[in-house]
Amino acid sequence: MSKTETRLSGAGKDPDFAEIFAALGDPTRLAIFDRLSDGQARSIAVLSDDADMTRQAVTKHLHVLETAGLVESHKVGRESRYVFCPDRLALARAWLEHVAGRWDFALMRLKSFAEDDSR
Amino acid sequence: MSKTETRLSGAGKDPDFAEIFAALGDPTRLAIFDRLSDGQARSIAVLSDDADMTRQAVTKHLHVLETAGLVESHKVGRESRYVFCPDRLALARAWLEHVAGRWDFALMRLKSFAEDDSR
DNA sequence: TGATTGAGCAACCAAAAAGTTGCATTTAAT
DNA sequence: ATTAAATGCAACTTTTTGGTTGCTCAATCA
Repeated sequence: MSKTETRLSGAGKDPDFAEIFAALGDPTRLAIFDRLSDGQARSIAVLSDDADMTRQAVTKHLHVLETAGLVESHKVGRESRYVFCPDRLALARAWLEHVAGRWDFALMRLKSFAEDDSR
Repeated sequence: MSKTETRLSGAGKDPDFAEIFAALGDPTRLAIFDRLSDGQARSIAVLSDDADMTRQAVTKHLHVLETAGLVESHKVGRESRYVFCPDRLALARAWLEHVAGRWDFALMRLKSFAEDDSR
């Protein structure tokens, strides 16, 4: 396989789509993920500012996002910064595209069948 | 607004993306949804055949998918058939594209800044 | 008619998730 | 040296979730 590991087999576990969607399936996490999508790294304290819950709760959400591979963290000084991570997101997108594509194909076949029928 | 209600405001609640992703965030539901993406309507009994759980459990999963707007059900005879529903899926896709697009934009800006810097 | 099949409903159960509090630890600022 | 800020960790509580069993009801089929 090429050096740029398109398939995530190199990441250890096979792409667990359900885990990715589950990580996005919470309003708080979705908001955090959306906020991080501008590429800026942010500390837990900053990310906890506008959330109406404890810093520890936000920390847990960040852990969920991180184990799902949607964000990454690195410590700088005394604070740990979280950054957007696009790889798994691309996987999720690909899966949705695949499903939507299958639906479109089915619809197309149905349509051509109907035309066939009316001929 | 046009007759073909592109925005889901007509569906009552505003598009709850977290709910959509949460519905997809379970392997069983993901498998069911994937299976239904061929456009074929299937009864609960049929969908329960290859699942290693009770029919009632599958029913619950179908309810979750339905309240998220990912599938629709209609009764025919004594059985209720579930069909794929592409609208919310399109919403989810759009959201992911939006986030990915923002990331790409940020990356691009960062790159041009770096080029600027080395000049 | 009588048996069977597909499904709905309610109660119940165990495990996971979401969130909290309290305390310890490390890093930075004064 | 002290203090304050940012976080990590563990225990605990409350909801939610995923799943089960038992019973009932409606629609077929023999």
